[in-house]
Amino acid sequence: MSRRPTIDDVAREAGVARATVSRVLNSNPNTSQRVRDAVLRAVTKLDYQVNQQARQLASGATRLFALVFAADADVEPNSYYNSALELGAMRAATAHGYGLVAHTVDPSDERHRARIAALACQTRCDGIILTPPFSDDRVMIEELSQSGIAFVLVSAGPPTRALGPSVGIDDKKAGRDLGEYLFRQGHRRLAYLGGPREHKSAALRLEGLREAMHENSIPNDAISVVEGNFTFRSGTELASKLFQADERPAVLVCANDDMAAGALFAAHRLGLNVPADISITGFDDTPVSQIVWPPLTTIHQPLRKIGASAVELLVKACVGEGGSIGRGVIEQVVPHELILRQSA
Amino acid sequence: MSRRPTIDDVAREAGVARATVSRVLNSNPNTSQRVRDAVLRAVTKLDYQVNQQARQLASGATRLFALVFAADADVEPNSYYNSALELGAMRAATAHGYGLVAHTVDPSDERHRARIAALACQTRCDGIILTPPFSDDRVMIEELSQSGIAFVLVSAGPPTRALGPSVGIDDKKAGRDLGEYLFRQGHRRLAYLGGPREHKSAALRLEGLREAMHENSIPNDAISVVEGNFTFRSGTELASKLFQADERPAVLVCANDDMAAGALFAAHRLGLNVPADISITGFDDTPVSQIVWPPLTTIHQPLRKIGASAVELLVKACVGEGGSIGRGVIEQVVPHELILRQSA
DNA sequence: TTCGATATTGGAAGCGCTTCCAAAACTGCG
DNA sequence: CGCAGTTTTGGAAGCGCTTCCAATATCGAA
Repeated sequence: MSRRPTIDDVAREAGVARATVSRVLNSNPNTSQRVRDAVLRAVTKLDYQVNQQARQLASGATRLFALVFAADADVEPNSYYNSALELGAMRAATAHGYGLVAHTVDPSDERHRARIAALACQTRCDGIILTPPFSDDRVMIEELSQSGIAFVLVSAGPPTRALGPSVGIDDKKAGRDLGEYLFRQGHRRLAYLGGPREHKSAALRLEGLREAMHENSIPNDAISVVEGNFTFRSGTELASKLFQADERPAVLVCANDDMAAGALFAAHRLGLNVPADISITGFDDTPVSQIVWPPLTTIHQPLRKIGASAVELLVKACVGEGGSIGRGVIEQVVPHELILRQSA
Repeated sequence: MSRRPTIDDVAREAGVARATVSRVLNSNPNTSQRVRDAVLRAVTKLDYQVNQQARQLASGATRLFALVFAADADVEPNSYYNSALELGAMRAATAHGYGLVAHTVDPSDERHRARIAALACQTRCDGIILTPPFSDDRVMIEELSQSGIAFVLVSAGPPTRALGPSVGIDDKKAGRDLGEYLFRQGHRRLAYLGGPREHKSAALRLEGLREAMHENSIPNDAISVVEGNFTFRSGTELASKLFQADERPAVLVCANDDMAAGALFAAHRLGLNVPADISITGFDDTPVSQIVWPPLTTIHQPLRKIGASAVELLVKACVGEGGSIGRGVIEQVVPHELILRQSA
């Protein structure tokens, strides 16, 4: 219960000035090897840990990043998608000596833009990671950009990708990969259960799917498109309708695993056999895709890695603030993978 | 991009001293209504927000809580169980003006106790929320207790509940409720897929189950017990074995939903019909239980509420530090609920 | 009206750190 | 050996807040 050692204790122990200790701890190049060793020895001996609060106060930097998720009201707990992203980001942040705070914002709330802008100031973070659909909100991103705060976009569409550093898979290519596989199986009629309109990456997947159709000389009207909201529930409801329509598609391609799980549920309820009567595919390869029966054929997104990359881009942006890197538009594309399981 | 207003700006605007503004902001009783109004007006006018870093540095309190989860290596992303707990805790923390940082610690790591102890110091939080299996670790909790840091236990067993404030359901009663329902259905032979040995609450559920057996005059050996680790995978593997044993049980009671989902998966793979050939029950009522087919009969735990309560107990412990409340052993029991679905 | 007790207020000293600036210690070269 | 140029170091001023202590205002009772 004794008081924690402060920088002054270390300075005394090492026989140098407080400023010198600070320099060593912040790896300032202007320090001699001799002093560096002495300080480090003192740090070890006293088991000294810098007080982040004090450091932040003095330096003005918070060493904190905010991760912004969409949460439509509080109906759903964090989906696995968010959890995985957060986990990856959290680890990377810790590794770089940053903290990460997750915030959920309701995109249907009128003031969601103000909310996010406030994050930048109120919580005083050094950077923001924006996930869909916020990463597709051109207006908001331009505002953020103006305000000078560092940010990174996750899974953003092309329009906003041009506005700042971003990480994500090649959604169009993923859609095409999936389509090609399905058409090779001989499927011809399909339905796409997509995301809300503002969600660009889901739309890109559809574009890819269409490209694959085109390449396989499948007519444009062989696909019907429905707009979901990424929840299990919307999957169940919309799929039910599709399955009971006059002409049932051979495959239902869903824009995420949760909706695919919902569709699967609907199929079971209607007594349809998957994949004999209908094939269903998911997207993301979250644990959900292996929990359901039959397990989902899906596209793997390296979500943990995406989260980690986002943090790393942010770190780079913060460090390179004075330099030339800060403003550059880095577009990092991580690889996806088609995962074949039993549902298609 | 202009500098944020500081407490001195507010003081100047309100025509009072800095200390007075501080008092008003911290609702110190020794302030006159007149001054209070003036300060509040100035705050609104300037859109002032206290700088938490500075406040923390000056007051010594971090206004931060740590939430400790178990994560066996990094095989699994956060389960829904953790997410729900975190969400509830996060909201409550925000509401009380606290921040919440989640930490994952690997319980199989030799040094996990040291890790958690370090959290208290390094991240300088005002309190720690311990989830299973850490909330059942008597030694560690006693150490924490010694060190004087505030903590709250989530879903702890009786031995450690006596050591400090805790929140959770009545696990034994939940087990009994479940058992009574199953026996009323006429089931007689069952298996229990529990948690690792150190996980007390899973053991309590089994105790409850046994009580129900006793009350229904079912012999003690009508139940076989297997030790899982709460993952989908362990559910699949252990259930496979059970299902292929000579005498298949009529019901498989699982200590959480993920394992039940795994068991369901195993049943499907073996061509068993659920619940005709075998009934399966879960525990927790996480979204998983509705995603699988058939949806799981399970016990609902109000996880968000538990998370929120944990934070509230911690707030109380921090505030009442000087008073008499701090050291009291509060044992908060929240209600559970038997959820009937198709799997049993 | 006056005085002591009490409720408010202001002043100032830090909390533990970073960073600017100037002082000190080197360096090499004429 | 001396000097300008370059590192390396120490001193000190804050960062924005809380909180102790002393000063002032307010009040009721003598």
